Amino acid sequence: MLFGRDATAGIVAVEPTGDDAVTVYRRVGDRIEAGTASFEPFLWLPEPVFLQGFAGKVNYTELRGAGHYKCAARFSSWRDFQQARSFLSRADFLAFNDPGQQYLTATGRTLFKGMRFDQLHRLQIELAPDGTIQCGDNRGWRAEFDKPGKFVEAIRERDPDVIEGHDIFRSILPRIAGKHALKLGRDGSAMICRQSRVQAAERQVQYPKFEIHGRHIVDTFLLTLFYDVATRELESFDLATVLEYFAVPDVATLSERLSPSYFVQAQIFPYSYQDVVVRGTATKIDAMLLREYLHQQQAVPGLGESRPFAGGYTDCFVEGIVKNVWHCDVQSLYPSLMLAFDIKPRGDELDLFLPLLRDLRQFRLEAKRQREEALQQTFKILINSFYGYLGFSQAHFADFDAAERVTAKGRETLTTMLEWLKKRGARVIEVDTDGLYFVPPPGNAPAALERELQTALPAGVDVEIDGQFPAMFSYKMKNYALLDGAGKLHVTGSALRSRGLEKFQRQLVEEMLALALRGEGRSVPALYEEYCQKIERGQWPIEMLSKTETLQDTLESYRQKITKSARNRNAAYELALKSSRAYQPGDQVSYYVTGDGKRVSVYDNCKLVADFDPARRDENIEYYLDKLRLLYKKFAPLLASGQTA
DNA sequence: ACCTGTGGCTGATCAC
DNA sequence: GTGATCAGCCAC
Repeated sequence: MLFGRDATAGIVAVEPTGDDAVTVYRRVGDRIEAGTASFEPFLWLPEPVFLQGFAGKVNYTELRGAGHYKCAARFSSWRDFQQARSFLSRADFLAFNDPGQQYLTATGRTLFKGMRFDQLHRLQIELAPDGTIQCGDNRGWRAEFDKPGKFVEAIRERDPDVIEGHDIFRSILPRIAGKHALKLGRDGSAMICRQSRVQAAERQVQYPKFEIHGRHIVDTFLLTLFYDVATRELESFDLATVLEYFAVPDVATLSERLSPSYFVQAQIFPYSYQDVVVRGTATKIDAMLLREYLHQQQAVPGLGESRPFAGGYTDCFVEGIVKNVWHCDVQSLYPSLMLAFDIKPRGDELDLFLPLLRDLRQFRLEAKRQREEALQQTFKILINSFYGYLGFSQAHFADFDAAERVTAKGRETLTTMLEWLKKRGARVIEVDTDGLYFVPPPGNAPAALERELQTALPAGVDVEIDGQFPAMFSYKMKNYALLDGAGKLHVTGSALRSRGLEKFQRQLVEEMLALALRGEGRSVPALYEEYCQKIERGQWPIEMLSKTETLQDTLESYRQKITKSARNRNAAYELALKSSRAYQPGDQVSYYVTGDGKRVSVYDNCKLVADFDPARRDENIEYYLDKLRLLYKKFAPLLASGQTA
């Protein structure tokens, strides 16, 4: 079920051809074989009667069970399918827009079966500052072009499965293509383009989605964005910064680092490789479940009413510096609770959800044992997405009551742990969702404490004491710093290490924390003095003072909201509006504050970092000094040695 | 046409 | 000066 229901190997692309067929491209060694297969587009309906009066030919399959969509309707051409959709108009039905996804869903086929990642033919494009197109592929070929014409010829000649580049959608392809229709398709067709959007946590990025018949386009900028959701370590997403961060020489190796998990996902889900990258995990799980329900001819539930529900338990009991801190957590809390307490979606009549989750855990252990990193990582992502899926309003098997039961059990588990540790004489510092930090009671060995705490918890909910720290600075919920046994400092939380803070603030916080946790808190005032002087004397590079913000809204929507007083003015948007560049959601704006006096309104006293002139510095020294003062006032009292509030 | 969830902290702005 | 609100970022 996980990998579909058809073992056909080596499919690298599926594309609609004509009105009633698809071309299936298969890789056989170095060659590509193109075969035509007939294709019947389909959609789901509550009852066949919904299409009564529709002129085209329809084949109905009745689906078993109580689910809302009790009927699959198949059509003999894409045109009929489209007409059926117009016929149905606002009526209640469920359909995939993409013919490729329909074909993969209906046949149970997926891409790349039996292939290794290195067997994909991947070609990278970079654009030199002078506009030269630099290409290379994983077969050892390299070339440069100064015009699109020769470039197109070369791509067709090389015939790659995948075209990769950093910011290839927003930057490279628009610049190469200009107004030309580049005929890059495996069938000689032109590349097409439409506006699209991706979401990476709170960040939305608009991009022109290019599509090439028979090939996939993969953007390492987007891969980096998705990677950063978990780590949040990247300073910016431009190629130079990203290559340095991953310590790789070029886009090809960057892609080798970030792509393999998506390659595995393309073997699992009924999506093209290109789409598997940009779709969210819950959407992909939904597509997988729908595929299996169709295969077993089982009716599918409709979308339910969404509602808010309570999440994890978070608390903070101690502020300040604490010595000798242990961390204890429940491994895979939510998946464990779903399995231990049989929490599953109500509509899942085939009972796929929990057995699949159970298998995935087993598969992951096996993949780990075999050191199959991409596989292991993919299973981990999937396992962790099952809970989120329950609360996803667009999921057909969503169940908010079930999601609520999971989090309620989670809160209960953490409360049990908290009470147990307190009773045992531990001093609990902070709790967040699946784990807690505490000062152990005297004379306890971690292994023994872990074993005893385990006895207070239900079977299948496994605790682990997975960290011991000489010192911790606890600030507020989700905000703390740890000094580990090797002397390394770990800073967590937006109040302490947000990229929304100017670099001088982040750096001072980090340096103060390092001093305080290493028992050198008395040097903190001198450090502060040093920072004051550097600002007063204009000695920082402007990058230390500037702020970088990501535009979430379009400029148009920002302008409208301002007109309607629906939001406040903001420096980054004001600068973007003034600039000649066409800023889009997802773009970053770096700026610094100018003017006189500490209480200037930032949105009309700001300049782009790009417009800063080091020979005529104009940063607002009073403003930055005041920020520094407030930061010091906020943290210094909490960092005084011996402070354990 | 696109979309995994909730909880929490902070800075900037604005009304009072 | 204070509190409310919004947006942005982060933890899990």
